[in-house]
Amino acid sequence: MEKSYEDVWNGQEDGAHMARIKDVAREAGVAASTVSLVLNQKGYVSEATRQKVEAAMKKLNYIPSEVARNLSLSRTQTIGVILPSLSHPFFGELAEELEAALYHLDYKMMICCTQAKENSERDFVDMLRRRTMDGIIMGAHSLDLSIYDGLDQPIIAFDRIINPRIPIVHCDHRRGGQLAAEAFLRAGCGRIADIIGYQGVHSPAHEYHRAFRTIMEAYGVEVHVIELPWNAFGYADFLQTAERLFAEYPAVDGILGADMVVAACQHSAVARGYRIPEKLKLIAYDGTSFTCTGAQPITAVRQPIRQLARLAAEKIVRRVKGEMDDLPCTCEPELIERETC
Amino acid sequence: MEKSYEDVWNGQEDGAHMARIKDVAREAGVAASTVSLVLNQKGYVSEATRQKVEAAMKKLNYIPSEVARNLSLSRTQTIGVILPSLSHPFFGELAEELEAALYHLDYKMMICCTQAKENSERDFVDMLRRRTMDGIIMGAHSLDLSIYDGLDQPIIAFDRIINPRIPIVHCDHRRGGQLAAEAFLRAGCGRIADIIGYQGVHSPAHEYHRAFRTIMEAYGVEVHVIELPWNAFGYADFLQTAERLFAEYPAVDGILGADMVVAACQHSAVARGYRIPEKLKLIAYDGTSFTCTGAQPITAVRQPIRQLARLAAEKIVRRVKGEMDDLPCTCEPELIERETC
DNA sequence: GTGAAAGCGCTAACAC
DNA sequence: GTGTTAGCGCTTTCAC
Repeated sequence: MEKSYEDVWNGQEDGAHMARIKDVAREAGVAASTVSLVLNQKGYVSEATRQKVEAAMKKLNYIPSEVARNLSLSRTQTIGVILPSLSHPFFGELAEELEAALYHLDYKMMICCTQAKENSERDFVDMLRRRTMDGIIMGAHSLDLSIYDGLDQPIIAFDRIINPRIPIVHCDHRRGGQLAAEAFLRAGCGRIADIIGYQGVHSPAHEYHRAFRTIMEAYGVEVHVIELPWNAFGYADFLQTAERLFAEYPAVDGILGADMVVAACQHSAVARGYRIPEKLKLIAYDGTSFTCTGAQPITAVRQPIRQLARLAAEKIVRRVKGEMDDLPCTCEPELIERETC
Repeated sequence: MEKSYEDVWNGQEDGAHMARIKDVAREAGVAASTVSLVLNQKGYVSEATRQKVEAAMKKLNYIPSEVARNLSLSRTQTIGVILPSLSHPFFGELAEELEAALYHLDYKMMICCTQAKENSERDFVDMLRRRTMDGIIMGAHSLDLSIYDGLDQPIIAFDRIINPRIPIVHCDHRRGGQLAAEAFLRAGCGRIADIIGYQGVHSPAHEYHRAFRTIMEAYGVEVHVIELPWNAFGYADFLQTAERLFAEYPAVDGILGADMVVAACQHSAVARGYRIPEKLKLIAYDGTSFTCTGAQPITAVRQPIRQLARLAAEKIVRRVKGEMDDLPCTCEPELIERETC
């Protein structure tokens, strides 16, 4: 359809200005405020005028401007989401679930990926100050948290510690560490490598390693710790780490770490002739689709991404609306037994 | 920092209203329009007044409202992006690159995932009508394209045929098909399975299969075609397809298809005892990170996602600005030889 | 029930 | 150079 009959009939050519609320009002022979009422289904409007207004709206092909409405209501119905990347499966899944959750709450999602873009996070937080969005869900791995100081707008952190005023939505990582520990213990592992994220990033996620090690050490199991560099998300980085691990610690019989590192270790291990799960057990933490997609699906502690996303969305929206937020901050992880432990 | 010294000093408590442009004007003893000028670095403002204005802005902790500015300029500086999902690696990577490209063009990205959300696409396109965003990049697998009829706002399609008025950014798929064909031919394959997407979705991507088959048939190679159901993106769906493939066509010695299906075939094949690449060759089309992350990295025809994203971003922005768009519509794919062919 | 008018916070002509 | 004025397109009190 090139151009609708009505558009042409009404002179809605490309250049012609779009109908505004006052055009509709004039056409229907009423005041703009009345049109607003029927538009928003508020107040009382007689059936007769409603009909007239609706006819006028249809005739002029009227579509209200969201921007004007937002200015008037001083809000935008959009939530900003700050994540390190989208290509990483964890953040991809998370972003998808956040978008869905926000959509159902009648909010739009604006995305900012911080990785590989200098200053983008600062710019984005500035947009919050400029009231381009109503609130932020922050889940990036920033080292400089000062940009969040003195912010009055609603903000919640996803698995990150930003400052004491900002609530954190996260999975019960202590329980996650416990699940992993119990699984390795059941499997009889005695020499474990624990691959941890960069410790300069403040995240509740570090807890699962702590909980894990506490338990393992209580059972007299040796745990060798390896720290990843900051913002290492590339598979190549992980392969290097894997190589380093096997070189330093060839007697390892169990590995715990995030999905992709563990997958890289699986790859390296097979190449070096380790038999999995007979001689080497693997548990991936996070449990994104990534772990069930290879030749040998990886046993994982799964973070309940959907629930976490819903919780975060619900929480930020409540805060934006000024409603009471008595929602919990955590969700429970789950052990998914597959072929590597 | 709980609250900045200045905030407190200026009474910028939570309840206190934020400074507006006229507050700054009053404080500086000038007109609002002058403040606007220094804000936007436009026109000529004497050094003295500039200083006064800047001091006033700092003192009142003034942050301009983006919404008011947008209403005034009737634009939003945001582009909507419609994709089936974000958890799929192709779309995750694409979204990430789009966001980066738009960021550098000074635009924000609003995301809509259509999969698993009835009507969300219609709602989203409606937002374009409501001028919530300035333009759209559409890359979803919709069957009902009528919602794009009669749209006057800028829109460009990503690897999708929507209607004749909407330009399409896509990879040169014919060339992609040719690259795959040549690789299989060099490897001496004679019985190929070609796994194609659902044909009800109109996409230039179908071209690579056509080009591929044309060449293969010219060389007398048998090609067995398998069609995927609509919106099959889950790995489980792909595993089923793989099983079906080997059951129906056990003599296969080469498989072509999108990344995840081919990965699923790899998995199935290994389980069934096919030796790759000796007895069975695999080529994945798309070449996302997914293909280089398993135990045996998959040879792939890679779509240049970053370039495609930059092109799409640049194109939509030019259209939004009313600039001439003489940019090309296509990018070249590349064969990445790895371990499966 | 409906309309007039003020306001949301900024930009842009056009005077001076 | 700077101020005045009139929008941008909607919502919302408050009379009538």
